[in-house]
Amino acid sequence: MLATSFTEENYLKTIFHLSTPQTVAVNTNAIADVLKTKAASVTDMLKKLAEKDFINYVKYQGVTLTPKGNQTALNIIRKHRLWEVFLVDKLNFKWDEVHDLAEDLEHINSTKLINSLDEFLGFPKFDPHGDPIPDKNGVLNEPALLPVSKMKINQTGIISGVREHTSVFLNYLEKVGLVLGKKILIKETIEFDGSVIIDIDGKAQTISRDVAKNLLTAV
Amino acid sequence: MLATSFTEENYLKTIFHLSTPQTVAVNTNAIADVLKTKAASVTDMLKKLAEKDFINYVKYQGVTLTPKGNQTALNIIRKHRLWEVFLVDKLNFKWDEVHDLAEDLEHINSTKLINSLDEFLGFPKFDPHGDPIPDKNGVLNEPALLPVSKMKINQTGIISGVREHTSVFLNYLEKVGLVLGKKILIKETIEFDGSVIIDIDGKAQTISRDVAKNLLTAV
DNA sequence: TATAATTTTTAGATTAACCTAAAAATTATA
DNA sequence: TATAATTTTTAGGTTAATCTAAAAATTATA
Ligand SMILES: [Mn+2]
Ligand SMILES: [Mn+2]
Ligand SMILES: [Mn+2]
Ligand SMILES: [Mn+2]
Repeated sequence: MLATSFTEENYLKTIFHLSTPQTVAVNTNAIADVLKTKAASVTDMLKKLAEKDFINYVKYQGVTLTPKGNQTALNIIRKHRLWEVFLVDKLNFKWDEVHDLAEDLEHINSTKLINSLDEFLGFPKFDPHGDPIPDKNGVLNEPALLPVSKMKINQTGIISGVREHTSVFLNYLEKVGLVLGKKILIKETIEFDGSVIIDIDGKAQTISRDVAKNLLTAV
Repeated sequence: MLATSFTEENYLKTIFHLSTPQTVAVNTNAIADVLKTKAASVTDMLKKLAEKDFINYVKYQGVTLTPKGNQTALNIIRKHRLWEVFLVDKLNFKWDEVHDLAEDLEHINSTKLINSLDEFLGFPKFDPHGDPIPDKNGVLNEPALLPVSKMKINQTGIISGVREHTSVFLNYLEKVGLVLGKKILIKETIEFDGSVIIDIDGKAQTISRDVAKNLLTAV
């Protein structure tokens, strides 16, 4: 009952990530998309997870996590993010190289290991992508960040997170100097294509709507 | 073809550990014993591993590793031992607490990760139990160690390894001060039960035949 | 609001890794 | 060296996680 397989853990994490305060319930197809599996397979797993009291599942109505499911998901996310910090801070990985490895490492189950790692890393509050790290009690402080696409002309902000973790996106950000902690100023937004001209390190830089939507700032 | 499952890796590692220079071939039952599975299951897997060219398998005659199987096993062992060093040196685990966790961590597959970890740890040559760590090319230097049970009266030696990795054994060794690096002298061997009286830190200590057989020294 | 489109579930298979029981081969022993 | 004991393999099933195709339910639209 308490044991969760690698696969079950990935489902719970995915349901967590697809749940937002606005979301009523997470859809079967959305889960299938993320996990690159088929809707029929998802339905099978949802029945199993509901049986084990990890999710609330009503046929055709989507799912929500139970408190137990939520805690389990938070624990996996804690492990994922702490391993990412380890890889970047201690093993000198780049921020675009750690996600896939953390997808595997997050399934290593040892409370002692993860709490020791947390201490070894100095109890970091954020991972290399600016995502907050749940503490050992599963408490997560999600800072209120604003996508660049929602910022106003002349508003300044500190780059503090990303919504995309792909290597190709993170590499691009690094190339144009849009790294965590950098201060930016909104100069102009182009209505035609949603691109944004920002001021970074005193010089103008145009970013596409796609980039602006996936780049988060603390304002 | 190149992908090896968690299970296949455990079989290859087990076959490696059961192979000694003297061994002609490893038996089905021996593998089943170590992996706590049934002989029929082992036979199934042996066919699969032979098909993938990891082992030489002749029905009823046991198995040997092919060069490819040997390299794969050495790589898993390299990972296992490096993770053990990490846990002890960096996360302050005791030497009796690391084996089971390393059994999981050894299946994380990333050459970059393991080589970075190796460097981070200062390219250790031995794990916390005195076992040698294969280098990145799979080269393993097995030092010639002597079990205490084979030492002669008045012979001295440095505790350098163990043949048993169970927590209960390692804890006992620690309790009586038989830790890696310690110098011992053989005072007397008791023919009746094979126990051995040794000199350690200037005082006499009796150890059983079982302990003497599982404790290795460099002489 | 009836029909069409979409989403979700069910039915029925497949695969990897395991199992028990029985058959076959090997090894030990009288 | 024939028979007994042991080891190993085969035969036939199970379970978790997946799949495709078809049926059922929900949602969108005319
Ligand atoms: Mn990640
Ligand atoms: Mn991250
Ligand atoms: Mn070990
Ligand atoms: Mn070891």
